[in-house]
Parts: sequence; C-alpha cells; structure tokens
Amino acid sequence: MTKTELASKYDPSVIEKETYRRWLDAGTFAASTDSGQDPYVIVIPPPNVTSVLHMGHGLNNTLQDVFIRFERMRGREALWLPGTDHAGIATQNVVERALALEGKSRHDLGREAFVERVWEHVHHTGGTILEQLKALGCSCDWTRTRFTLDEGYSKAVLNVFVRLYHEGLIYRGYRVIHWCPRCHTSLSDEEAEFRERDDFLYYIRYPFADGDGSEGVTVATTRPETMYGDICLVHHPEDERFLHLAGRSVILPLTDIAIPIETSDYVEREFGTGMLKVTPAHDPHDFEIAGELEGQFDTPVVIDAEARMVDDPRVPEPIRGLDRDEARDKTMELLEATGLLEKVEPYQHAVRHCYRCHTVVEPRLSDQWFVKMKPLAEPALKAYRSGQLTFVPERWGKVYENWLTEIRDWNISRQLWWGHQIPAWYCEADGCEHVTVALDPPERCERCGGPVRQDEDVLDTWFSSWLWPFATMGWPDETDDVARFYPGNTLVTAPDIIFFWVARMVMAGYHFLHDRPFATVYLNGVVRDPQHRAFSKSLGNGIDPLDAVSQFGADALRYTLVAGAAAGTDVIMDRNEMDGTFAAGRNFANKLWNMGRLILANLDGDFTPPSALDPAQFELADRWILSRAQRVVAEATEALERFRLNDAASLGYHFLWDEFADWYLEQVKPRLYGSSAGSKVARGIVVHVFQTALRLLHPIMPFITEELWQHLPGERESLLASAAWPAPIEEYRDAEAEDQFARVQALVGAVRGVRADYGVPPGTAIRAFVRPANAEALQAFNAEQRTIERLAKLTRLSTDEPPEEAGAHNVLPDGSSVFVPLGDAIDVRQECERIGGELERMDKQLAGVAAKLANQQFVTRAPTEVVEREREKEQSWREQREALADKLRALGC
RNA sequence: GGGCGAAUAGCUCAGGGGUCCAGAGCGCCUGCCUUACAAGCAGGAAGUCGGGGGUUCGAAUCCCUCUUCGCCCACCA
Repeated sequence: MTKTELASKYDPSVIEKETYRRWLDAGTFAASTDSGQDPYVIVIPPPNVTSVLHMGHGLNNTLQDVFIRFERMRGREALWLPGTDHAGIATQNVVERALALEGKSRHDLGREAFVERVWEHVHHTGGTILEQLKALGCSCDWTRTRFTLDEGYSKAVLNVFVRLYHEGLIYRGYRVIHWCPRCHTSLSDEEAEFRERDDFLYYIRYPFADGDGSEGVTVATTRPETMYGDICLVHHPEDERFLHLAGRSVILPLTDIAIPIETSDYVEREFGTGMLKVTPAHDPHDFEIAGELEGQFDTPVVIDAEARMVDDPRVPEPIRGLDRDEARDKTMELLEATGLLEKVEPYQHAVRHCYRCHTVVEPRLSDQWFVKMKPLAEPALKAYRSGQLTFVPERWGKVYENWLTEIRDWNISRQLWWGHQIPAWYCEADGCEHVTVALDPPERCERCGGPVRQDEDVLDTWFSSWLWPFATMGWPDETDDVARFYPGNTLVTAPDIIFFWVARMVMAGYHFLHDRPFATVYLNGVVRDPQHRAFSKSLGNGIDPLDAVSQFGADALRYTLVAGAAAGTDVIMDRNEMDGTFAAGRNFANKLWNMGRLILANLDGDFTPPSALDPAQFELADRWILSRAQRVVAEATEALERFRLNDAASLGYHFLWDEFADWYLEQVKPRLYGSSAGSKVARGIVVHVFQTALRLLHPIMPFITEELWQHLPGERESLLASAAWPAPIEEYRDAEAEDQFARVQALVGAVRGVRADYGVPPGTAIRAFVRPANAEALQAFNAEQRTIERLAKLTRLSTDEPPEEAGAHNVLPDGSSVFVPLGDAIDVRQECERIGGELERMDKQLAGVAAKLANQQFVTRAPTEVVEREREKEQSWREQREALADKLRALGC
C-alpha cells in the first residue's frame, strides 16, 4: 500500500518556493504569440519602481492572478504583463532624501550625475516589488517585464508627444498652474488634491486712493500675503452696494500702489464682503478674471518657486524674503498696526496639497506643456456610453463619465530631472522663438538655423503610464505582441486612479490604436484597519503581506483577500488580530492538506476514473457527491465569470469542507480503507471529485492545490496551473440522489441532535427508531440504513417501537442504548400542516405575480428583463406548487 | 455646494422584493485527543437586518426621511 508522501502537518513555507519554481521552469506563465488560442490579457498596474509590497498590492495582484489563472485554465492564451513605473516625483524624492542625508542637493550633483544616481538606486532596489509578487504566487509573464523608462518604452512616450504636438493636441501655455514648492515642480489638477484645512478669513481694508485713508473698501481673503500681487479689486457688475465706486481706485495696503476697482461675473455677492482682490500671478481664477478685464494689466509675481516673498518694490521691505507663512503673519502684524485689518474669522476650506509630499500647493504663473483633452475624451466617453467599456462595480462608471465630461487640459510638464525629457528644442537665436518638436534631437533651429537648447522639463509620470497597455508590447513598432494581445481584457485597479490612469489609458488606446485597451475595469476596494482607516505607513496600522505569507502561507492570505473582497468593497484587516484575520484561510489550507493525506493514504495504487467505472455500482453517496460537484463547478464558473470572486471562494470552501469532507469522506471511509467490492469505485470517485475541486480552487489558492495535485494519480505529470478548468458533466447530474442524500443528512443530523441533548457519550452507541409515517424518510432509511447508522453512531436504526423497559426517557436501564424517537420530526399531521401552509403562501405569491404581470407597473423602473424574471418566477412557483400538492396527496392528508 | 458608498450575530462581512434567505468566518458555550485534520469533530447560544415613515398581498431587500461613519468631485476668494 502506497503511503502518503505528505508531511503530517501542512507547512506552506516548505512548498511555496519550490512550487513557484516548478511553474517558472515549465514556462507556465509565458504567453505565446502563436498558440492559436483566444488571448486573455491583463496589464498590471505598474507599481512605483521604488515601492515595496503593501497589502493594497496584495489585494490588487491576488485578484488579477485569480482572473489570469482562471482564464489560463479555461484554455485561453493568458498574458499577465508585469512591470514598474518610474514614478517621477516619488522616485526623485526618495533619492533626494538620501542625498540630503549626505548634506547634498541634486543641484550639487548636477543633472547628469543625479539621474545617474537615481538609476543606480533603481537598479539596486527596483526589482524588489516584482520579486515580492512571486511570493504571492502571481503568475505574471516575467519574460515581458517592462519599465516605463525602458528604451523601447521611452521611444513610445516621445513618439506620442511628438505626434500629439503635430496634431495640435499638445501645446505650450503660460498660465497659473499648481506648484509644489517642496518638490519644485508643477502638478496636474489631479495631483493637487483638496484637503480640508482650518484657516482664517482675513478682512482687510483697502483705503481709497483719493481719500484721506479713513475710508476704503474691505476685502475678505484667506491669503493676505498674496495681496502685494493684486492688480485690482472686483465686484459683481450688478452689485448695487458697489456701483457708486465705478472709476475709483484704492491703495494696496502697506504699499503706495494704487489699483482700480473693476467688475466680474465671477464674484459671488454673498461671500465675504462681495469684493474680491485679483492676484493674477498667484491664483488661477484671478488669472482668468484678469484676462477678461478690459485694459492692460500686469501679472506681478510676489512669491517665488521656494514659496518665499520676492525681493521686489511691490513687496514691503520687512516682508521680502520671508516664507509665505511667515509673510502672512508679518503682514497681519503690519496691517493691525496700521488699523487696516478689520477682522479675522475662523474659516474651514479645502486647499490643494501636493499628492506626493502633502505640501500646500502654490499657484504659480509659468510656461508649461498641456494636452488638449476634450478631443481625446470623446471616444473614451463614447466607449463607456456604448457599453464597450464596463465597470465593476458599475457605479464607478459614473465617476469616470463625470470626470471625462468635465475634463480640463492636462499639464504634463514637470520641473524634475527623473523622467522622459521633453523632446522640444528652443531656438536661442535672437528674435527667433521657434520651438522644434521632434523625436531626434535637431542640430539647429529648423526655422532659422540658430543654436537650440532642449526643454529642461520632463513629462508627467502619468504621461508614460497612460500608454501602458500597448507601449509595453513594443508599440509604435508593429510587433507580434501588439497584434496578438491588444486590446486587452480586464483591468484590475483601485478606484483612486480612475482619473490619473484608467481614463487616460482609454483615451490613449482609442487615439493611437483605435480600440479600447480593455473591456472591463474591475475596481478593487481599499484595505483598511478596524477603524476603517486606510492602511498607511505613517499610521503604522498596516499588515505586511509578506509577514502574513510567512506566518500563514500565501494561500491563506489570498483566500482571506478574495473571500473578504466582494466586488469593490473594502477589506478590513486587524494587525492586532492576525490570527483572527487569517484563520479561515489557514485552517482551510490545513483542511485541504489533510483531505489529501486521507485520500493518498488509501489509494492503494488502483485509481480508476469514474468514467471507466460501472455506474451501477455507485452508491447513493457517490451519485450525490458527483452531482453536487457538477453543480458547484457550474456555480463557481459563473461566479468567476461575473467577477464574484468571493462567491467562488466560498463555493469551493463549503463544497470541500461541508460536503466532501464532512459527509462524503466520512461515508466512504469503510470502502476506502479496505479492499471490498466498493473500494475501486470509492477511490475513483474520491480522486475525481477532489481533483475537480482542486481545479476550482487553484486560481485562489494556487500553491497548495498544485502541491496536492502533484501527489494525486492521474494527471500528476502535468501542472495544475496549466490543467483544464472543469466543465460540468451532465451525466453526473442527479437531482434524485441529491434529494435523497439530503434526507440521509437530515436523519443523521436529527440523531446527532438527540444524542447531544441526552448527553450520550461518544463511546456509547445508541438505537434510533423512525415511525414509518414519512414515505420519503423511510425510503432514505431503507436504502441508506448502514450509512445512517455509521454516521450517527447507531447500533441499529429501526422502525420498531422502543421496548417497555426504556421507560419515558427511552433509555435502557443499563444505559447501553438510548432510543431516539425521530417520529416527531416527521409527524404526518405536522407535515401536512406545514405543507398546507406553504401551499397557501405559494398561492398568494402566485396571485401577486399574476397581478404584477397584468398591470406591469414595475416595468417603469426596469426593462424587459424584469418582466422575464417575473415570468420565470411565476413558472417555477407554479411547478413548486404542483410538487407541494403532490406531496400532500402522497401523505394522504 | 454636488455626488457616491456603508450601517445585518460580540468582531469582520455575504445577501439587494417572496420559497433556498435571517447566513458565513472568527469569537463564545457544551461534549469529544473517534487511527486525515484539536488549525479538528459533534452539538449549541447569539441579530426587532441603524431610527422613523411609505409602496406592496409580502420589505433586510424598493421609495422618502433622519442619524452615524467613510469616500470622491467642486473656481464662494
């Protein structure tokens, strides 16, 4: 007899590395361009090259791996394309911080040396996160790993810039943009995120220029330090309070500069005093207002790139050189001294912060490159509205749509050194302001032949990642990969980058390849702590996925993530309750292991697949588990197809544990142990069903399923990772067996309940009797007497009346037997009443549906499918009604 | 200011008009080291499905409203 090769205790750390290696060696994850199979493609949301794996990655990548493994098993040419993002600001910041420790800034090194230094850093630590993904079991095609600064990828980025420029969709603009004074770069609207802040609203009086200083106009502002850059005050053109001020001027406080009073529709009359100060260089809206004013206005700059007050006559002496916050305090002090500060009130408002370093963004007037977004957004909107692009959960579609509808131009230039330098060259010859935009560096100005200088800026990191679905495949070259694997299928990502990334990828996809980059966007939730705070480094509330892997195993972590993540819902994990968090997954893995041990210890080398067995020899339990397996296969497949991963996980879990292990394995043990006539059948079916379940579970728990698969007979020479997804086998469907076995379970359950109620020790076998009242229970009893006796620990199950000496409590005087009266549970009269009640309810329901279908009021809120569903419901109820009526007749009531 | 999501057992969550639907895991209680598994087995307690109103023959489920959390968007400075 072949003994089990499995260790007595399941230790994931022993098998995971080895198993992953086996997959790699077999090339299981490498997608082929000429297999002829239908491709299925996911591109990974490329993590920042410097990042290390956190639970968000764990969730996101586990979900992707489930989809990929599922489709791979279904026979599709599955490509999961991995890679990393150079993450301009983030990476530059990391290296700058390291430099700061050496007391240096990037300027000390100079651009070239600094970039060299960043590359060093990237080469040193860049692969970390991808290596970490392997510990999770991610089945990426590592032969296709890409980096957004790879040579080929960079070529695609520059190509896109040049093309869009020549199409007129990229332009250079001089306007107020979001500037991070700490990162020293401009930011896009999306990168400057709003955060609530408790601030103050300062009421400042601007004295009339032609008065004696005692009268003036009061203005409310949150940013008094910008006032030195004011060019005028504006009020609403119809605001009667101020109409009489037409033509007058006021003095900018603390200076001797006179500025006029103008009007603008933009002003909200109800806010503050109804009078607004206009600072075109330091507020984007003020810049717009100034642009709409008649007459010539300057745009004086009073705050520099470091957020310090400039050394300029407009700025009062004591303020110059101060940091913007100090400048605010000092200004307040001076205003108070001159009596021009009327009042200060607390004010809460949303202020834009740098999404990388959380510094308050400083609006800054500068030259930047922009992408004209409206034309690009149109196909992306159309794709969503026509159903070419769908979201799971659906509600995110609205978010996507809304953003695209309101889209504004995208500032893509960053004043950084790490990234794709903009392929634009400025003519340095006097008077010629020509800009040459080209893939290859021009020798000289294409207009005047003068010397040229390349734009120093680099492109927004998202300007490279929006090309990810095809630039990773070698585009703009006409590669096999692009031909075969574009468009892709599913994108799995977090909702917070719908704008940054998802929407822009769709735009790029349609613009450059005239097709969607993916059909479905699956948005996973956020991993949070029990207080529903997102995991974050600063809070220290996170769980390191690798820590979870080493403590509980990758499969346990994956199971926990998948089972805990219904589509798009957040996953809650408690770092103080690691055991509680991961117990279900770990316990399940252990359970699987032990099922494997039991099976392997009893195979005796004579495994015969059920297809080669004689069905006439199948017992009820055999037919039941085969039938149940088919049902579960169908349901799990559907769950995965519909992105209901948590359902798929739970189906596999409960089928294996509650049905296969608890009932079938227990029932089959006598046949499994010995070499009786039924042994061959039992072994065949046990192995078949277990293998089927391992296939179902593989996408979610790849390691342990693969390991068990390797030990089981049959297809052990092949890898489960590339085995076929099971299809339901119609011949095994057996509703009657399912019904009947359910009755066996009910009987056994009833006996066990009574045993517990009577406190019968496990060692004491008891006797149970049923009354021959319930025809179905009797049938089950007759057919499965032995099974019931075994599972319920009965000496005998009979239809006899209990003997006199059992007394009122049905216990024999010597305590050897307790007679379990099952009659009550299946009392005919009660049963008749119960069924009668059900019948009544059913009739009501039928009447309700009929009424509904007759007047169809509900159709207003849902289309034909609902009517269809109601019809189906009615039909099924009708059938059920019939069955109930039959039952009643059979019982003779 | 606009929008979205959540509130179901002690904890974390499924379920989104009717029967399968009041569920799962963890925790808890009782009894078991029964030769696959104590990370287990058998049994059990536990929820007026956040409050209130409405629609319906029927509501955890749909509508309104309130409360509490969370998120996103937004040019009242």
